[in-house]
Amino acid sequence: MSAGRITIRDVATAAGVSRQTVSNALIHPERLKGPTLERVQAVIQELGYRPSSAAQSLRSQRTGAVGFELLAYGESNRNEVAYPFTVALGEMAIGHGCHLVTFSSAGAQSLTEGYADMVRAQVVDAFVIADTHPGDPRPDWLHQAGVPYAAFGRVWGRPDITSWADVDGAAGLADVTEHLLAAGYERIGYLGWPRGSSVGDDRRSGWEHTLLAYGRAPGPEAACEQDLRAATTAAYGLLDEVGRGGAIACASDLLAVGVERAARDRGWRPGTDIGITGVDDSGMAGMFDLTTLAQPLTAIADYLLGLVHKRLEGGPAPESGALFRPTLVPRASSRPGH
Amino acid sequence: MSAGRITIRDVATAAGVSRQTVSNALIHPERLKGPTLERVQAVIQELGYRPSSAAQSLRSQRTGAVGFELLAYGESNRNEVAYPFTVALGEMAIGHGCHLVTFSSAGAQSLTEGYADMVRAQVVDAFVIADTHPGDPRPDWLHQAGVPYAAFGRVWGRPDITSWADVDGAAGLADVTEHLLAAGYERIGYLGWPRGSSVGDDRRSGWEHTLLAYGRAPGPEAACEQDLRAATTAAYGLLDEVGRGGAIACASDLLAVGVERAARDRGWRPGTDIGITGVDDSGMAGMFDLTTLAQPLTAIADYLLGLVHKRLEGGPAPESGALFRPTLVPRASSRPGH
DNA sequence: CTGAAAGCGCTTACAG
DNA sequence: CTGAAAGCGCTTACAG
Repeated sequence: MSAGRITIRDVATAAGVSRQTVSNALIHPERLKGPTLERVQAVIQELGYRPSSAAQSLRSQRTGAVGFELLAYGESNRNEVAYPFTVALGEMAIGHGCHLVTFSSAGAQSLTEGYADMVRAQVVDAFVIADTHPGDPRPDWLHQAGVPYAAFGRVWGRPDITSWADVDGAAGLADVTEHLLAAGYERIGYLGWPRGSSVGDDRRSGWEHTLLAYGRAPGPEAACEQDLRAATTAAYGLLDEVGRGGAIACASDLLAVGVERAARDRGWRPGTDIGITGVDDSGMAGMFDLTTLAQPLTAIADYLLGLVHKRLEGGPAPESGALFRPTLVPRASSRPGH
Repeated sequence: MSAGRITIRDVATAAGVSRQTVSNALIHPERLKGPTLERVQAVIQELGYRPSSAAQSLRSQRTGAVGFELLAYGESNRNEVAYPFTVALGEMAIGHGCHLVTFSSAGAQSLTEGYADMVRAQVVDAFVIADTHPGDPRPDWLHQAGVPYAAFGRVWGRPDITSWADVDGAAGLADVTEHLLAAGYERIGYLGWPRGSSVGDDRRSGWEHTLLAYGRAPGPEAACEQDLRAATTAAYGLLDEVGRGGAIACASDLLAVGVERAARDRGWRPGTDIGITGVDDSGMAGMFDLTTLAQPLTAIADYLLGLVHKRLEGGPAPESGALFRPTLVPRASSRPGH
């Protein structure tokens, strides 16, 4: 516990071997004979030795760190996914033997300046980026700079770039729709965003196709912005159309809260009189007891970190991007007769 | 842009000086004569040179990195503050010339294992910790291990430890109460948490003392858990007591949403018929157009980073912990006749 | 399977 | 005010 760092030299002396044998025990254990390995490992354990990451980085020209830009959102529903994803990245990093260096580009001249800085100062080997969007300059920049990276979110407009993972919104909404069908709700409507948003269109298609697959005409639907007032207003009309005993699948938890409000206003109880579902498993969904779809953030973080790790080892890019199915979180708002 | 890292050697050659002169230009610019300094700086700029942080760390035995543990919350209202705080830390880190290494202790044997690991591997010089609570083992451990740190949140039960910053909840609620008074609401009630939580008691005192200071008897109050249903139920009674034209200051945004619901249920319009305020400026407050108190996260992050930096330089501990006043964010829910 | 050499890119003393 | 030396703690070749 007292200071005076323990170095590889101390371990070597204590174990009666040379320094590189200790190094080998750590990095290439297969190069040592069983007994030697065990002895060295025992000493490492006993002394609580941990190689200095600075020395390792300098020598190996690898930092073992992955950079992740923290985006400053105005929209809070983003925070609700951003934080858990950051935590997931931190949790998975341990298993991949790397550290997470988070940074902000606020105040930077360009959107990629922060990235360039970390690369030049060699503080990270690679990046995970989130919230890719059409026109995002980061994938191109990283690609050209030859810096390994993986993205949470499709890399728009670049079908040649496959190092990404995303949530399968269509599959998620298919699960939601089947769940609502199985629960016995009659008409199943949809409240989404205006057409043209890829994420929104993707989610909506899951609802539509499932209904079609079950021989139902896709019920009533409405679209509004991601705003509580707008959602509440839109919900009034939809509620009339689906009627009591029906359900409304929403593109987001916020929209679902709007539907819940509108239902309450007319005295309909969520679950009992009207089924309501959201997407994201944000805090609001829990507070309002709303059925929702949880994003598989841990699996995605793990996959992404595995991807950059492979690229670092010189492995090939994956054949295609990866889609992860969200998990249905059933709550009272989709429980009939609750 | 092409590879082949630029080292201090390249800069030295190009500038016609020795390597340590380049180093001095970066670290001790006052040691160089004006013209030499300018020439070296010009070359650094031109070549885009950035010292390798690995080499710097190894030599100086300083990583220039600050560790920050990402706590995995179940409670989502925590996420809403945790993420912006993490972002604030990232933003402020630039100005302090350090990097933020975020990590998770999930799956660790003990609550301090993650910290011990990062210290032994020398990946960080210091830590910022958040969410300190009575019985928290981290301050003690860090203290004993001699690792500099600063806490967001008081260090409970250790008046001798002063490296912390916290939000001044009492001052915040005093501002809220004055705001409500100035807006002309008659009776000003309070919806808080059961007594005994230091944060809750602190906030409540701001409301009580302000009312007293204005010669008003502290109005009706109620307490409930941090739960929407409980808040809504508690709000019904409070609403009766304060009456139309009154206001209810709440200990959190969630409780405020409960009040808003209860008010809506009886047809009272927030702002017009009843004043409502929350605390935290979470996403919900924005969605429900609720007046709230924004935490001064950027100022706190900056202060905390400054603190660890000073400790690293061997400076003294501050005289006492620092309290930061939150900022009132006025919205429709406290605007009479809105 | 194990060990002596060289060096990653800096900075911290110390001479000049 | 500037420069030649030494070394931070490792790992990567390469001998033995």
